[in-house]
Amino acid sequence: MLQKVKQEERLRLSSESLIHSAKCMDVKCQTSDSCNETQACNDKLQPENTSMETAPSSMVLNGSCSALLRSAEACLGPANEVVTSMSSVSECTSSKPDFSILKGEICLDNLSIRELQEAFRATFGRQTSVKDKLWLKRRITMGLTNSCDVPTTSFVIKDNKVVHKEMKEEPSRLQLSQTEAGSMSTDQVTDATINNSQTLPSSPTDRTEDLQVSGKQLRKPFCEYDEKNENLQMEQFAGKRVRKPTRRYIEELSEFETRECTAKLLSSVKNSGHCQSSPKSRIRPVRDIGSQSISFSTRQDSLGGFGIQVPYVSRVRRGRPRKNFATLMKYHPSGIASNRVKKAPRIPAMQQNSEIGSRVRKARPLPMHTPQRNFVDEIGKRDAETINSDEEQDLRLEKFDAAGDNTDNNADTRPPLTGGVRRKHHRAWTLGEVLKLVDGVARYGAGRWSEIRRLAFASYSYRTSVDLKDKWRNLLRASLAQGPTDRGAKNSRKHTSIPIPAAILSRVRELAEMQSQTGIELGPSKITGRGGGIVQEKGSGFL
DNA sequence: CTTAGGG
DNA sequence: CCCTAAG
Repeated sequence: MLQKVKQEERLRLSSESLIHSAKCMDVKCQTSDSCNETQACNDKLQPENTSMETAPSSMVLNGSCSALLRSAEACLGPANEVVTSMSSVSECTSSKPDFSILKGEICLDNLSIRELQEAFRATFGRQTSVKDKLWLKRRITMGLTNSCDVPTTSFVIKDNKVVHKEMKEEPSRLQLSQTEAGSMSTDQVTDATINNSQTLPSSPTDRTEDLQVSGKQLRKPFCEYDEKNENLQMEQFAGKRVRKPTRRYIEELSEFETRECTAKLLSSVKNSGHCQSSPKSRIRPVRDIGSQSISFSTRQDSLGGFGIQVPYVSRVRRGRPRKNFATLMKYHPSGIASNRVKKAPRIPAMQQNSEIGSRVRKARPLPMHTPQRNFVDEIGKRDAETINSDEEQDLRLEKFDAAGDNTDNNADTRPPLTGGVRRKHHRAWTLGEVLKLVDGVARYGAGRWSEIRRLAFASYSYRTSVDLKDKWRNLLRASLAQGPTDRGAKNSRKHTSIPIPAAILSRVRELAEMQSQTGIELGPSKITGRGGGIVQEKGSGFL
């Protein structure tokens, strides 16, 4: 299984350029009416793309609405052959024999295994001996659509997207999506595509309707539909959480325009700053303001935009809005910044610091021509001081704790206080902390990080639950890596950090095993005595 | 806000 | 550590 996956991954990578080129052109075509850009893009891609790439180009280039629809119809036929598109486009010498099968729209359903294999080879430039029809179909589709979201049911590849067969029966919808695509910008298009292929299969009513329609009109009724449907559902529910492509991923698909945004971002940021004095923001804790105001800023940006159609998504700040926002507030004397600093006891101060750090980090790549730069520096200094005192407090605490807890070398983990390109304090985990963490996991079970944090890490104001989780993951990794064989008490690498005693690692491993194996699930409320007692497990169903 | 996971 | 989708 694993092998398979890996192989798939490799294949996917190998076809990267192909996909990319296709996508690029696809996008361009949809965004702009003029094909100049498309052509340019195409030209640019030509050198690096030789044989295989020709097909997708044709697919895209012939992407007029009607053509697509027509070819869509054609696919309904019993044809065991794939429909070759209208091929009104022959500029690209797209007559590679292998790819006749991949042109225009593709109905993999009707292909024999051999044909699928051929298609596979055409797509990935590799031979395959896989006989699994479904696998082939999905692989090819994934390759062509650059998406892992390929349903197990019937689908059709059109224009580099996965389209449900049934959907073709619904011209209105198709057209709608087409027109939308026309007016949408890159990110949105991508997004829509993804959603399309994702939400569609999971919507039962939709599918049923479609089925009815297609049942009448398709020559070959879907006898196996029920099975397929079940499979699909199985697929949906199987595994862990399913994540759709992150926003970042989507953003990265459209690297262009980022530049243009930069300047605007800065200016828009100012605007958002002015909204700060709203009563709400005063009352509410800083954290909450963030999300609101960020949407503010982006929206303002789009309203006051300079006419450059920048996709909404790509404008959204990458980081947590809160941080950015809080940081920005400081640029405005009228802001709450000063208040907050005063009021804030200790923890908030730290948060602030971290915010600074991250802000600096994020902002760095941006051109800082604006007068804001000065502010940045000032703030940087001021905060450096804050950090300093703050860290000393924590350090003391830490030492104390660690000392009481066990032998702890507790190297001064503070990085040199250089002008803060630093993000959150990087605090190396002390042995004491690790112990506490392990302990907490033993008590409350892995996964209940917030609880562990509250109860076992009460004295550490830093170390969020996420931190705990991360650390646990690392510990686990380490313990596993060190190997079940007990050797290697010293760790293999001459790490700069504290070598984690094998004892702890083995304990981690133990815990991990217990947690993953035993199905014991106790009431979430009670805390049983730890140590020799029964250890609470998290629901094993997760793993 | 919490968790889980990928980066 | 960070980031962010799912809950």
